[in-house]
Amino acid sequence: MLKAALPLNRRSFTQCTAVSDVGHECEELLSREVIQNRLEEYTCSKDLKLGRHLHRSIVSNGLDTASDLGDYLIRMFSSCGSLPEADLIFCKIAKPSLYSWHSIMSAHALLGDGLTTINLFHSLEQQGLKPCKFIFLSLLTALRKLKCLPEGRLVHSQILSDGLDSDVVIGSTLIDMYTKCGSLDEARKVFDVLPNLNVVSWNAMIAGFVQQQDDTTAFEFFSKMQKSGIQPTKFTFSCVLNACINVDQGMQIHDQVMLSMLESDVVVGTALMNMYAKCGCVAEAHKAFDRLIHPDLASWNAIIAGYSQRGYGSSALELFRKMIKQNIEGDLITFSSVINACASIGAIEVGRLVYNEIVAKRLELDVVVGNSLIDMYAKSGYLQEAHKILTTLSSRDLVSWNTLIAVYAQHGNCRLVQQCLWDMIKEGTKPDERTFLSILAACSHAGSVESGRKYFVSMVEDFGVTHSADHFNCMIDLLGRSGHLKDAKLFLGSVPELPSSFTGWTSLLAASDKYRNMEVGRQSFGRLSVLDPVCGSGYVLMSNIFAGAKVDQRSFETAKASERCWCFESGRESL
DNA sequence: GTAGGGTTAG
Repeated sequence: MLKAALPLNRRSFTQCTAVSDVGHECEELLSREVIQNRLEEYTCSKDLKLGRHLHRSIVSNGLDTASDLGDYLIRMFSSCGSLPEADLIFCKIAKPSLYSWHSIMSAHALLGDGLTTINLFHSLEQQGLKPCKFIFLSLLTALRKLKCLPEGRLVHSQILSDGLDSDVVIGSTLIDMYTKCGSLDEARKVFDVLPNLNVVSWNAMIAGFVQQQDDTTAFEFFSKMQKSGIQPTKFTFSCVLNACINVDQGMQIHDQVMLSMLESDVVVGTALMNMYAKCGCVAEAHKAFDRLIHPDLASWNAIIAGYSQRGYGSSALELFRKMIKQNIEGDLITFSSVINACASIGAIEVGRLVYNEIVAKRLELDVVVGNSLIDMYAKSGYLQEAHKILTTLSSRDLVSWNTLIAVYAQHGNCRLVQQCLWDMIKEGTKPDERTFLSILAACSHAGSVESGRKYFVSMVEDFGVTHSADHFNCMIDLLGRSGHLKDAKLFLGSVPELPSSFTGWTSLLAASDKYRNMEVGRQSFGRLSVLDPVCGSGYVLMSNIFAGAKVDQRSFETAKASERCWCFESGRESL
């Protein structure tokens, strides 16, 4: 924990001070005001080199122990991203003012993990200092980062007892803290009693609803805000664009963005790209990207991901090459999308190059990039390499296991599927509906009827995973393929009437063809004809069954007509 | 004080 430094001897500098005039060739006398102005300048320009130079001069003149210059130095180092140097300054300040405490707490809340901010708050109180509004703001920022809801509530009660709760900045920060900690109800309570709402309070609330995927309420608040006479800002737009559920809604927001002249703002523009890509309008997303004057890494990542996710792997790689040509370095987010694109188009060599780049840059492989690599290797048939990635990952998750299990299932390797299932359970990862879909598919491909039945029961009883229509269809496929046609039909009877039961009846018809079972075949064909009267594959399969039974085309036509009558008569009967 | 970018099936 940081401690305030003991009082040090320091020169008085009430008037003029000899300090090297950084950025200028000669050394001259600089007033305290000029030093402060220079430090502010470097804070804004984030010029660490010039800032350090000026700091050395301040130290050599023994001025770094004064609270006022120290505050400027802390802010400068914090703005330049150097937390250790900001810490050193704070430790050297003889008598830190509340403003000094705020500066260092804020630096830790923004750059650090937030824990030091909390520790600093306790030190401040232990020294008998009364926290002001700004101290609380830094503290709330740290608690938001750490998602410490109970501590956040304690700070809220302290704010209430200090009578600071009606302050709109404190109120907005409390709303933000509560939403980020997942308590939308408490955020709403703060919002409802704030005497003066401003656009930040509304934005914090809207962002909370978007984060909780309550798009309807997010739009309701967006509308209420405008009705109350408050104009949306770039923050508002970047939030609500995330809540758009269709392109019409997205285009309406886009119109408002244009009217507000915010189309070329890098964050709003990226949110627009993301919205269009999500709605399937990749060309529009690309137009939004082209409108950005200075796209940053997040913008590049959004457009690459947009193409990659919509199945345009080649375009995604093309943009990635363009980005490299412009000397923009990718990060793990870029790499995960690029690897995903490689997997979709089978560009395994490009994927390998990207992986080598990650290793060369000594970036620690995170779970998302790891999962993309597992998927790429698995899809390209390099199962051992896929497995190796999984074992080398420092943290694996459900997606890692599901990706590998799915590919083993596709290859019908029940032994490895089962091994993975045990390993994931041993690690404490609970299998989900996708895991069991792969497991049942593996059993189906391997013809392991009894294992399939066992897993079908176990998934609900032992793991609490609910059966979906896909699981039923998988069982029907498994039973049908192995000749258990009656059991397959029983399963079909228990499938809720979902469009996907079409898949089940097709599986059963295919199984009837395989096992030359005219009776079940006719029933399946009848049911399929009700679900889709022009189903081509149904006619082909039924035709095969008749052909196998040496029934000529004429008999088939007759049978087809009789099936239709039968369907109308018994369509609602349970088969 | 508030905002944008990444991974699993068929």
